[in-house]
Amino acid sequence: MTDELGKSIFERSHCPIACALDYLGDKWSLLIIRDLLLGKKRYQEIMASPERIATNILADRLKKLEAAGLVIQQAYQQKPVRYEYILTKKGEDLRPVLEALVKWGKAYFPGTTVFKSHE
Amino acid sequence: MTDELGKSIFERSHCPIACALDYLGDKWSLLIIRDLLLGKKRYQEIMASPERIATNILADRLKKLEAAGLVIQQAYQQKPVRYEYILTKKGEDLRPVLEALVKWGKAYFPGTTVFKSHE
DNA sequence: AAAGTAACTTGCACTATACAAGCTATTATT
DNA sequence: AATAATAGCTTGTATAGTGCAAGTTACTTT
Repeated sequence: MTDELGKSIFERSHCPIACALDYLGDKWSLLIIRDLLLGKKRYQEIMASPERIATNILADRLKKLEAAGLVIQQAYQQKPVRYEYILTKKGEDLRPVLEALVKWGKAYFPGTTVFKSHE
Repeated sequence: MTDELGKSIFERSHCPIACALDYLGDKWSLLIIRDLLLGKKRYQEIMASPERIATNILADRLKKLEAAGLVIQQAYQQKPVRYEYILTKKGEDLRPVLEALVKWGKAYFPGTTVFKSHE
């Protein structure tokens, strides 16, 4: 099975977990998805999260998440053009994964709390 | 809040997802957990998985997972001493996270399948 | 005695991440 | 009119993580 560019979409194996981790297996991607699920939309809103993501990493991850079809860019103004980042259904559908992670994290890191959705 | 060595257990923030990703946010840790959940126990069994993890990475991750309290080593023979790796409850409790990831992966990478539990 | 096996470790090249600074186009302030 | 501020980046450099190959130790099997 190949994508439109002819390269296999099964980068490491035919396991759904391995394929998912090819896109999400790092310290930042799922935190960005978390922010977007919580209602954040703009670059500076994500930058303001307490984990202090470096700006080059955020720009890189947004590009990769867009290429992976989890996120789309939407201009909210021209002159100068500025973008909001919106989850696609594919991205939204990660909500149960994040919820399971939250449950586990709260059980084993007592004292942690999820931020409230901000709108 | 600090652990027994006095360093904060909240490495990046007080978010349960961020804390979880400090331990699991890479391309390999969750795949090792997957193997152990499927019933694999020994170094070579994990090495035999189709993703072809490099041996130095596997050794490193098993050490880190043990340090994080997700896995324990158990000798299954002496002379020479050989170990099996067993999930703790903390590790077992990641099952719902993996199940959610499998569901997502199967939906968006059609053609993927999870390996059967091998015992 | 030689080869094989399990569980690693070591060395080196390559890639990813972190931190700091700089850039571009525009709006707001003095 | 000049200066500062803001959003959304890019670039450069240093450190950390990953991948591949080979080597090590302590046995067991042929």
